[in-house]
Amino acid sequence: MAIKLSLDALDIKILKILQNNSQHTIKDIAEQVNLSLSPTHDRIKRLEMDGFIKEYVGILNRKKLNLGLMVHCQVTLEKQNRSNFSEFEQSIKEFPEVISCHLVSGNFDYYLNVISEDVESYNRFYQEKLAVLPSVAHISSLFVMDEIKTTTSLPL
Amino acid sequence: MAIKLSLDALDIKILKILQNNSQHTIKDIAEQVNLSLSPTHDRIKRLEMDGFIKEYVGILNRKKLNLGLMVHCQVTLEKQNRSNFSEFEQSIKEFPEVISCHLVSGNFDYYLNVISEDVESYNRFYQEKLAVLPSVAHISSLFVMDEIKTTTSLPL
DNA sequence: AAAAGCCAACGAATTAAATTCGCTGGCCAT
DNA sequence: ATGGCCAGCGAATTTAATTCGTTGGCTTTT
Repeated sequence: MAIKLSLDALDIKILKILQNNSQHTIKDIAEQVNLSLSPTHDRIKRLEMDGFIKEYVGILNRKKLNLGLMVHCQVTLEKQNRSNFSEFEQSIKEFPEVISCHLVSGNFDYYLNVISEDVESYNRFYQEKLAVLPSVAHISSLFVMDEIKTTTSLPL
Repeated sequence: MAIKLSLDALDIKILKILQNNSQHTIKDIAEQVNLSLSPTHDRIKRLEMDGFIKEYVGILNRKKLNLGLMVHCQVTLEKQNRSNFSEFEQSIKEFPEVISCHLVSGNFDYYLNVISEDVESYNRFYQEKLAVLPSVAHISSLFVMDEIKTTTSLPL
């Protein structure tokens, strides 16, 4: 199965379907894209193999799971040397509380999204795990008061 | 099937598995939690019905799909009245480019995550869709230079 | 322009997984 | 102690995924 360089309209349609609900049967999808089962199946497998689809996951309801607090952290590192950065990034990757971390342009270095049960639990994470990282110079925490929109669907 | 109020250790184990990879077969999961097929199946269905699992989705590779740019937007609204807020939120929900939007504490009101092909495409979104919303007073854009970590898995 | 080769789609057959259902044993409450 | 309830179980059934050999159209080559 060779890597296909460009996706056609049907591939995009399939990706749109799967990124919104990966539980559709191939039969369902086949009907929606007007193909029969086997080419639809082949296309999906190819999209997976070629890495257009990274993974399939279940999205959990954090509020029902007692994870009611989301905090944004703006982190500034000591600027002296670059090795600080990879050391920091390595630690972040290992913290399950951090669900996203981006290196950004602007007045600070990293933007994190942190999930916690409540303020105390967040404070524990902050004091014991984040603030103690050797390269961290400054952290601002912004508390999420309302989650207006959250999606994993890309604009295709 | 009645709603179960508290989850036991096996339920949590199942959720952990499914939030990382929803393509495991029930047989797989049953083995990992040391149950047979049917109670495992029942538990999964119950977790879905009770809303602990919100949905199953495919996660796409945005870079391979020519969506190489992510931007964080800090948005401040005119503070005069509250109706601005729901008007703004309604518009945001309809923009596919915005993959997340949070009302936050701090110096501004909303924090957005926006996905675009490139800087020009982002600028078009900014000029034509975001900046023109009537209630918007100020927007700062921070460009994501590196995506260190992105996960949909909650810390269970 | 004709022939050859290639690719995507197809349908039927097979394999694998999900789902259903009636049964059993342990536990809690009366 | 006993009755009822709940969770787990295994077998049977249904549904879906996967495989594979075939076909037809398109492009490339001579």
